[in-house]
Amino acid sequence: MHPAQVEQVRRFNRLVTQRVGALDESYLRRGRPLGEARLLFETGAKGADLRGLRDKLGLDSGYLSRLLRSLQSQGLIQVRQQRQDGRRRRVRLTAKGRAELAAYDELSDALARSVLAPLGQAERGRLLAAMAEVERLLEAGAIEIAVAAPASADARWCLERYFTELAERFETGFDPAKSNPAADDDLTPPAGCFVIARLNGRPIGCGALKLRTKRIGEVKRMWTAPEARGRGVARRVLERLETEARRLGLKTLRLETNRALKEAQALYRKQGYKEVAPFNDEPYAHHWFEKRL
Amino acid sequence: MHPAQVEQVRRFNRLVTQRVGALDESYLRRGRPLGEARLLFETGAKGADLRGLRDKLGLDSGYLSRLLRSLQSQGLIQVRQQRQDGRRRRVRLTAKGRAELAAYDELSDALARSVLAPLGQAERGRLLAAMAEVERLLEAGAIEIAVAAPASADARWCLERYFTELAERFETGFDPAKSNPAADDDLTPPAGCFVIARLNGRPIGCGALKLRTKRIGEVKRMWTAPEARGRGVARRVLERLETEARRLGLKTLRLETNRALKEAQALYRKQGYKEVAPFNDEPYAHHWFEKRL
DNA sequence: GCGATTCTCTGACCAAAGTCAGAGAATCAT
DNA sequence: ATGATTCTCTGACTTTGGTCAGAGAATCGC
Repeated sequence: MHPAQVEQVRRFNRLVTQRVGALDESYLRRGRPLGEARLLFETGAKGADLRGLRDKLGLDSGYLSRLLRSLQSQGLIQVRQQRQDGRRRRVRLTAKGRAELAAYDELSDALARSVLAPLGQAERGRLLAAMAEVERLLEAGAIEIAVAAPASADARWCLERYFTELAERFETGFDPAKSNPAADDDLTPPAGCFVIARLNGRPIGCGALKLRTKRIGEVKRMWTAPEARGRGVARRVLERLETEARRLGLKTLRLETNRALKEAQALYRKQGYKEVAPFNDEPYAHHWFEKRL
Repeated sequence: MHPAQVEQVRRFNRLVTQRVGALDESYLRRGRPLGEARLLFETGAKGADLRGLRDKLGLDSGYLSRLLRSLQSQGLIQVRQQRQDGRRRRVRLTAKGRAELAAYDELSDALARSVLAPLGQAERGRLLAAMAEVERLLEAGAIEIAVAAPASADARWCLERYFTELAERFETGFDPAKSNPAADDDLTPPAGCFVIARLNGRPIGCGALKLRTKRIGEVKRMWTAPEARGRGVARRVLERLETEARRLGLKTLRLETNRALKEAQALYRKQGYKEVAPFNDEPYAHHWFEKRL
């Protein structure tokens, strides 16, 4: 990683903690200790149960208890036993509490507006676009790639969306029955494997590996959810499949793809796959690729 | 301001305080109270005097004194009287203190690298570009526009760079002596005014207003430092000049510009200036504009 | 030289944030 | 039914961060 790149990230961190963080701490508390303000905010209009609040804010139970007592004595919240489980308790905002929350919301809005205020229309658009981009790419850090059973609910969900998308994008439509099959068993160790990418626990992409011989494997079912594209999900899934392939002792990976899937082809080429002559009769394929591991 | 824009800024603030801010607070302190860590960091390899530290970190003198005592007892710093002024004191890092500072530096680097690690080359480039853009545009909030004397050091500095740039960009070069003059007196109230844009106290742009008659003014000397472009500096300078013009009772503003200055022309048009027939014989001008206030 | 000012230090406070060890009530597992 | 577990509360305690009022030394303005 280039030092100048690291320096840019550090500069960004510095600026942003100064400009955003500092304001957050001083402006956004309305004369209340930060702990209470955060608690009020996290409780929200819908209320919450204590257990959830403790986990989310990482508070000691004793500390939370005292914070709640304080907010209660200010008339902002009510704490009540839950019906189903008498040990648990729920917090709910009173009318006064909701008014207070609305005030926080308004402050937060004002803060956001103050960022946009000195800018002209064009610059605002650029700032917002850049913020969205930073957001998307920072989120990539929270993406996890994991091996999963192809019969699991998450895998099914991915495959369903994958097939739906193929049907929409292929000129000829797509019928899984006519395509070369890849049964669950073929995608389960030791015959192969299935990999899922998750963002905050929700599946956003997948990929699979199927052994053809002891030395040759096939990559299949590569898919990224449209809302998660542009974050390198597919690349990371593919890299993970290659790692698994090496672990299984494979020497060569093959894959085929449809001409409608331009991004996929670009990815394969960038990752070192070379186009080769057709090695199977997959009816939906137009391009065949191969990579020596 | 559109609610969706405000929401985007708020989402960004939330994400960034979580991902950057939280790490900053927990990772980056090496088991030391935040106050001590900040102090160590601010002291830096070169050392600093107490007065400066208090101003920069906004600390109470008693509090600072105690923090220093603590760092001193850990063997990280030395505090010594200054020669010139016996009241003042300087802090310097010991060898151990410098090692500690280097460790902080390394941590900070590691943090930055962890942001880039999950990304591929192309995405890294996009993230860094977006970060730089956010940085530039957030900085716009710190830009201040102020009226100043055209003879002041800051004004002279701007004008010098302005003339140098004109000489480079005009096909014919530029000689101030051949251009229509605007003496200091003409740009000083009540005959006109001179406006400077500053970022963190350093001049980054300027503009001037010169009265032609009681109702007609001329905008002159519009310039933005190259390193500060794309943040709406010129627009804000121009808006300020228009405000001053209205205060002086002017009804019409005029300006002329050279064909090499494309961005300037785009700005004038966007701010409501209409191209008109030449109203003077400025030898370097190709376009003449006018706006009714 | 002298009073005003500047700079740092000390001691006495304070609030916020957080930790720890029980205790009491409710629920779960068997 | 009962012992283990879960959830919350209470009281005692600590650390961090910070304020305030003075005191003492050095320097400045004249």
